[in-house]
Amino acid sequence: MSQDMKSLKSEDHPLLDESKPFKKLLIDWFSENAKDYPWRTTSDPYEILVSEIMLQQTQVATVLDRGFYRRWLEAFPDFKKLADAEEVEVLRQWEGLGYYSRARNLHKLAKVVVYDMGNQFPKDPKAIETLPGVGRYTAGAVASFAFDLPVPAVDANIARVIARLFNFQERIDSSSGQKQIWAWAADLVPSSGGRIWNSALMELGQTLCGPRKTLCDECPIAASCQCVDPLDLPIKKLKPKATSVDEHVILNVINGNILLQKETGSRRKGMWKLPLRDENEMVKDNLIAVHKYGITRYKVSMHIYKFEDQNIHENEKWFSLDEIDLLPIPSPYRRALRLLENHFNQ
DNA sequence: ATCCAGGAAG
DNA sequence: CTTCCTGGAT
Repeated sequence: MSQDMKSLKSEDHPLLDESKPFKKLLIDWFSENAKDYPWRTTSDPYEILVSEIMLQQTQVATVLDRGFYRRWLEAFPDFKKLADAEEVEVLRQWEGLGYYSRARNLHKLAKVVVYDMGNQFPKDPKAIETLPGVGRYTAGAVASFAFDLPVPAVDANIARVIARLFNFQERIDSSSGQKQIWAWAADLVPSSGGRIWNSALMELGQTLCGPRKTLCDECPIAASCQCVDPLDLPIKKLKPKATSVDEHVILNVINGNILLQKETGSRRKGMWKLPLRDENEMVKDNLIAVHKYGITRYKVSMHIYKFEDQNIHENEKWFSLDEIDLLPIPSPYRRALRLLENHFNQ
């Protein structure tokens, strides 16, 4: 039997043998230091699910300080209100958070819960995971936070904490690495109190056991931690370097109306942006600005040209300035529009 | 200016 | 294994 197979067995690991004092230390620390996030003071699966989807790939500060969570719950207080909302309004509420398929999937999910499940949100993590936009992590998070089930929910914080605790010297983003981390996470969850346990591990990763800063002196479970160089863990594949690309868009304003183009691809579908054009259609003298922004593995230089033309392409539409405020527009284009407002009246 | 962190789906 | 986005740290 290989070393890998052995470490998957919980009884073999010393950390798990003498797990009791270490678990209590972490839980006691958490009870003293827990932040009172709004999703921690509710057990409503809808409110918890919304927070988890928003927090996918997104910092707590963004979701809370910029009011996304509060505004969303005001606009869509429950599954039914969300299910019956217009997609354009759903995307508008999500604007600025990025990864807009999260919003479309959450919208879809609400329709499924309301109209296919009789407005009964499932409790079984496996059933939760079948919902659109919900993967293993989010399913575990909702099952443990809303229903207090003893299931693992490994987000990046918990993966980091576990990798360090067990001094895991393999990549955590390979399928075997994921398997090992999730197996340890499952071994660690106490049979009652899944909600507190997962919250505590997560909080530790957010506060004392960060990706680029560790406060091991203050860590309640430092004595049990197997890791030698915390900042070297977890090990992940390096990201490929960003490649530069140019895009050429037009500011086409006629009679105070501006032309915008709707995204039709499967991912940013439904978002509006400045119309794309071929570079060779553009006249250099009409270039009014170049904005740079990053998107996935690209560094984009957005070249904006003044371009008056009544002829429009497919999926393009004229909007008044007031209407623009109500449209879902990705952040780089929203920024560009704000900066270009003074060009609108010429 | 550049780098980095952060889940799900295709 | 790649694609989707953004804000904050460096």
